[in-house]
Amino acid sequence: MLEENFLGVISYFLYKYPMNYDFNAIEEKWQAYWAKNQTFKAENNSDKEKFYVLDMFPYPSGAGLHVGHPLGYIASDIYARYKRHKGFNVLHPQGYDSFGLPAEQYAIQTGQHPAVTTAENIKTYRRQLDQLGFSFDWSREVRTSDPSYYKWTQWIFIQLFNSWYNKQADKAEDIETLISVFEVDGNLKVEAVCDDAIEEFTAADWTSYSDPKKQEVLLKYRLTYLAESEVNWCPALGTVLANDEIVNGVSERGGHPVIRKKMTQWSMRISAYAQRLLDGLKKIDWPQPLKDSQTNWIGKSVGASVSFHVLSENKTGPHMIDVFTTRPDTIFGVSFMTLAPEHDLVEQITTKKQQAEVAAYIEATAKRSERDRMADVKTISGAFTGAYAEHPLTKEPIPIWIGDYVLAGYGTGAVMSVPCGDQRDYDFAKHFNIPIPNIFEGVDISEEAFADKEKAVIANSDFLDGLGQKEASKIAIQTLETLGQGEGKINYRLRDAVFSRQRYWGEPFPVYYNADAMPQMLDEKFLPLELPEVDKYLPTETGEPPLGNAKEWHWLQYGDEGKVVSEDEFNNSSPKGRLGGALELNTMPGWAGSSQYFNRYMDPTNENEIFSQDAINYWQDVDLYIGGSEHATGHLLYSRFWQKFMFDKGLVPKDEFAKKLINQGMITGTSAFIYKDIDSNKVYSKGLLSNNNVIPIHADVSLVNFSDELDVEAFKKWQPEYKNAEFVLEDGKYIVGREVEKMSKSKYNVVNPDAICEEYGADSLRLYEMFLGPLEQSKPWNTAGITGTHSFLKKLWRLYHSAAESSFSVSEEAPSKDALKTLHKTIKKVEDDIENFSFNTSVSTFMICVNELSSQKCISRAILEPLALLVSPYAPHIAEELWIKLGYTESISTVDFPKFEASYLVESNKEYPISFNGKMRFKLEMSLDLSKDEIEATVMAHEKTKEQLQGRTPKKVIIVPGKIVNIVG
RNA sequence: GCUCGAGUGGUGGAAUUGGUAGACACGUUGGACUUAAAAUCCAAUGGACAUUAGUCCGUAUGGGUUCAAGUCCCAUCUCGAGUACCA
Repeated sequence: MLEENFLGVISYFLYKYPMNYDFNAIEEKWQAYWAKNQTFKAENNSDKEKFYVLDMFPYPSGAGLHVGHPLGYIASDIYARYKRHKGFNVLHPQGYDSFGLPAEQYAIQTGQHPAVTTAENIKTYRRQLDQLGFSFDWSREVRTSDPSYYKWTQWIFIQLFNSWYNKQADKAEDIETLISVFEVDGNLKVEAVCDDAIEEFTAADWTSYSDPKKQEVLLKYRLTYLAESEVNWCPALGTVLANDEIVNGVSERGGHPVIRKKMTQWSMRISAYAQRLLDGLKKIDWPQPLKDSQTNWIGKSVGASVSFHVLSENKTGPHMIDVFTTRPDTIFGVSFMTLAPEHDLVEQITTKKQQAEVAAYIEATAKRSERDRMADVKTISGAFTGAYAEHPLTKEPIPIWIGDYVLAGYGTGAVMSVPCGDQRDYDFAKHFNIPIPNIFEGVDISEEAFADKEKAVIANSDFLDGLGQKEASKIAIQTLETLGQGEGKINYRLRDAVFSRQRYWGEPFPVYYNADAMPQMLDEKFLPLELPEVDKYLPTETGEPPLGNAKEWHWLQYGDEGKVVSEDEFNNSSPKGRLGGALELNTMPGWAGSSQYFNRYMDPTNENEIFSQDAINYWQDVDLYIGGSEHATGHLLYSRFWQKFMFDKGLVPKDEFAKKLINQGMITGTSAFIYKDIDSNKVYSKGLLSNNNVIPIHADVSLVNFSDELDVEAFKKWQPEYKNAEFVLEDGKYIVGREVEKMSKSKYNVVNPDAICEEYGADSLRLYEMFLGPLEQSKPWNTAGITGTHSFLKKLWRLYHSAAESSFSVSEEAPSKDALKTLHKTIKKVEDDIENFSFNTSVSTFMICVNELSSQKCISRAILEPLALLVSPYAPHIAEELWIKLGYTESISTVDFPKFEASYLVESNKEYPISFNGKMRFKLEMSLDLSKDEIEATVMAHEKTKEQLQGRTPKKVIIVPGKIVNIVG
């Protein structure tokens, strides 16, 4: 009985909806097919030309993907699929940036090992990515938290440690070459990017040095080095905080006080590459705003360094203050000097009388975080040291102040203050009643400083009088050089990058400390050094990083045998021939694992090398990289740095890793609001707000239909506190307010791709995300619109199916002229659009094409076959299904893209718009063969023209053949 | 403050070198089919006046160049992103 009824329903549906577009079944079928056949596996050997399309790999967060995340992946997938149709061997990999803070914080709260949560999250991500039909080569997947991967992150760290930057060769070189120079010449002739404070030594000195001393010296040259650097330290949390983790001087989480503290940290000498990082920007096709922000970040400024003698008892004393200035031309305007409160000399030069005041000031500024100092620009503060410096040219004494407007971390941490030419110096001078000499011709400085370089004419400056800024700077530098008190200098804002984090869930450093407390690299054959197990993921009671909790975290090695042991075991082992010691307790920062992953994809399972030379020489570099702009000065700068280092070492053939980069825009959410009356229990519909005092309250977007109507009952169920509220309706409906906001759980505007795939299919979602607008632009999500691309796919499906015969049906007959025209118009447009990354317009082109072919009743194979190919990069599942129905047995994915034939588009007539004074009034069809004169004659003879002119004689007739006619007069 | 980007119907957006503004969709309204709903199909849809033709206004605002400006130039306003005592 039941069965009979069921069959009845089925046959009714088959009758009513022949060969329905069953997207769920089709998509499932093809996703399984691609996985089983490894359709998108890329080979490292191929006669085809290579093309590398890369997405920024995701951090697998617990929340999974929302509809905003796949935008870039869809675009890159379309491009990758298109390139396969164009005959390229395409590398399109995906992986996970799986070290990171959220998993660690979750571990601190729950005790759950981060590796466990990470694995779970990756599973969710993989399922969500698969259901969208991406053509990733999953055989190349990488995970940064996987020891087989971070083995190579550690390996690169060791390479950096074993390198120094030779300025003469302008590249990184092996540290051994430096040692051999030291053995012959000492460091007198060495031009290296290294620590500023380096003592000079001869070859004889070098050979006399003890081993720890040698290592200490070398550490100042290495590309990754241990150094004291100032950090934001939170004693309560026992960790270093980044600037953006501090709000109003206290930690963002917990509200604990934060102090600035010097700590020994690993740093990366990225400053060595500052100029090359700037130069490289010229040869890569990256978005201009992104290049601008990298340029800005590197912050090159050209000027001079000037040395001032500190006076002691009116004579030049032993101390020198070096400053950097971009305005050496204003040297005669110096009326005081300002040091950062942290400057090394402050303590030594401060006079007895001023000691108390200076100490109090230093203490006060130390309490403020750097962020606070920067935020509070208006308050002027400082203290006089009591000391004076000698002006290098006038030999006049100039007072030395300290002030927190001078940053310890930029330049030399000291400035020569020229109050007439710099507003900050001016404000400081005014505040402390320091004289403001004017050294500019014809400029009033009674109210503010004069900082215009272009217009400056120097005066009151001895031999610089009457000169402009450029000329005066040149001469000032020359003069200072002859005195040995200055030289031309280029300064960069870019600072070396701190590479240590007091975290658990990151790459361990392959480093142990020997008995001399000098850092030693593990031999490469012992890599990877795996993360130890710990009981808890918090810092230790003594304030050490979480790895301090590990029971076994000492390195013990005899000859070729090495292992990680407990401290006790290490101490009880025989010292004879023993290497090892305590292992490094810090871990690497988030960007370590992402700085070379694009190269590792080329040869991801290689256990002997980071990648084979065959692989890198074939794939070379990334042809197209798509990802968010938030990585502009982080990942994208560090990756370029490591790539240049790898290039110097001869490991990669290109010194820029990505030729072209596109930043996809963010998809924002469209939040929904109900309006609750402040005084009563009433909730008003959007149209009824005018006279009521209401507050907007977020409603979950899933409770609102396409017409902004709220399902009131569902809402009451969702928020029971509104069970008894009175919803005041308009026209029987409750209409919500809408506002565009960032997609976020707390705003109840998150849309999940799973539900959309279920209801409309992945192909509909892919098309819709592209259809929303230009890839690089940020745009609001509105689920309502997806019915548009979904019904397009249904129309497309129907083109290949006959309603009458209930089946797939295409005709072998020759296509009509119109159909050919429609097809080739579409081929041209879609091809141009993909090449220009204008994916939104190709979706509308598909719609126009299908609308036209439908009204032409076109069922010709010669049209429908190429059409399936055109659609394939965008909606791959339906394209595969249609392809099989067209009689093929293999995947559509590498079939040649249809070829555009211009001859089908040639027209004989054109419908000319006829304008009068620039305004289009009517249209007139004319042959394209007509000459200008013939066109004019035809138009002027037309009765509508006469009607428009009403007897006037036109002054001028503009005719652009094939385009437009404009009659003036 | 500085740097960069953007302002077009009710909504997302289109307009490739200055040449028919609003393609393609969503939404809305009306209609067909249906017991009903869904789905599908048809028509209308920038504003105002007129509704037969048509006229005027209209791409943030105000100017300018041009036969012709969303597009080029100048000024202003608004929004977004990045960045900031950088000497």
